[in-house]
Amino acid sequence: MKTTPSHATEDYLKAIYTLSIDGDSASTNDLAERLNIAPASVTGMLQRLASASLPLVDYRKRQGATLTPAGKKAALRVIRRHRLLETYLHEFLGFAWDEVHEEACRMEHVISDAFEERIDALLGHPTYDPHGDPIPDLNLLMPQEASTRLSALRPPQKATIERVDADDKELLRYLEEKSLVPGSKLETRAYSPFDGNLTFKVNGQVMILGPAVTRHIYIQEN
Amino acid sequence: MKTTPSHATEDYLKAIYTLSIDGDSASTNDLAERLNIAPASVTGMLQRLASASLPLVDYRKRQGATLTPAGKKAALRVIRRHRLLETYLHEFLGFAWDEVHEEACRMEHVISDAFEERIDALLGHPTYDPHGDPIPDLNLLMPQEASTRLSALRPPQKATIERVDADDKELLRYLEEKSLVPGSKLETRAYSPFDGNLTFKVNGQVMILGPAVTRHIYIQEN
DNA sequence: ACACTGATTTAGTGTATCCTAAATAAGGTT
DNA sequence: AACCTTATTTAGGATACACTAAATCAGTGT
Ligand SMILES: [Mn+2]
Ligand SMILES: [Mn+2]
Ligand SMILES: [Mn+2]
Ligand SMILES: [Mn+2]
Repeated sequence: MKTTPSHATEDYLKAIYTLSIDGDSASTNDLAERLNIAPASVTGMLQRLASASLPLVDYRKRQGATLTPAGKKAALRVIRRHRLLETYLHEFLGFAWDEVHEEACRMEHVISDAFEERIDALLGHPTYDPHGDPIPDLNLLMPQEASTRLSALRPPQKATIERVDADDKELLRYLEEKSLVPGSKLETRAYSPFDGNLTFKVNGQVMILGPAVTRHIYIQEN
Repeated sequence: MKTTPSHATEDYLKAIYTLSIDGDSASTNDLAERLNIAPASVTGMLQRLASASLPLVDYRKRQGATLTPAGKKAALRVIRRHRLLETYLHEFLGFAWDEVHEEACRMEHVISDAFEERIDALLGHPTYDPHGDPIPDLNLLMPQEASTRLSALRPPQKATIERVDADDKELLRYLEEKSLVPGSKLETRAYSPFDGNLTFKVNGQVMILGPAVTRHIYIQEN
């Protein structure tokens, strides 16, 4: 009886997953914004998803949505495909790291298990995508995500960039140009209060950046 | 205002293209069978396609459908993507030639121009897909297709296999195992009337095969 | 208790595709 | 000319998603 979730459903699942990762449920409005869909439409979709024979979503009126175990599994499957695809597009097809998301977001709904396995093998079973987001393994076990933002770092702490969380392509290109990519090591030099500007050295370069930028960079202290 | 054709539309266009390649129009029933959709649904879809603001399909009641110039262009774009994908899946991802069709038929609707260009370049701008079907070039110019069937060959003619036309995966595997693939050279030895069995040598092997098989193999005499 | 605000849901629609059952048209047959 | 048979269209529905406008709810401050 198990029908494959539709493209739309899979995108909802991914969104609910990331928005409810902190424990509480994903709100209608947040989902609407994330998915670029009117809030009213989201309500309708959540109701439909929650009342399916084998519900993927747990929805309580005005409380938002969370994933059922089956929904979480389905979400992780899509996220795995998405991140593997991003990595593949980047490593094997020469897509820039600001270009991979859209392509992956379309392809993730149509590739077969065989395709997924092939690129996974070709890539050597990667653990992170180009943005540093962890890739769930075959058993859908999701590695821990870095959760400390560069904006929270204070001199004289040192850290390694683990992941970058940005949809904005301009921002992604900007960060890449400044070597603010996963793996780069940095040393903080100064912090200015009120504007939150952080002075730090990366790759031999010293730069001063505000929280509008540093907020999107997640690091591992070292 | 040009909206991208939907997945369904693209599949209709492909089907109409191949069914009307001989000059006359694609009938409702043939389309229904090809697309695995009820005839009544096909009628509805054709009516919709034909009455769009910029119609891709020319439809006359009870006469079947043909493509408008815009429709033909759109069809060729999809066919190009399909065949490039098949070739890519086969050459770079190790898919067998009986596995590539389904995957390509899903992916063809979602890949970007950039993706198409990348795999085209990586493959060295191939002219034929794994089944020997010609790949339209960037200007959507479709090379001539081989149109003589092996079943029409008579001893002592010699020929080279150009393309194989089969949906059946079993048949495809069978043909591959017998080296009946594009590029193979063969020499006819005998023909038996009534059952149409053809005796010929391929790859050092002599075999006798009936028209149920040889009908699907297209050759170039030499 | 009561009004204000922002979040969310309801109501009412629209589009794209598909389906089944019931006409109907076209062509050849008797 | 009336009759089959087969191809095709019409009628009537269903499902999945999305939208706008109009409620309604919840939390806050008064
Ligand atoms: Mn997606
Ligand atoms: Mn990513
Ligand atoms: Mn297709
Ligand atoms: Mn092919």
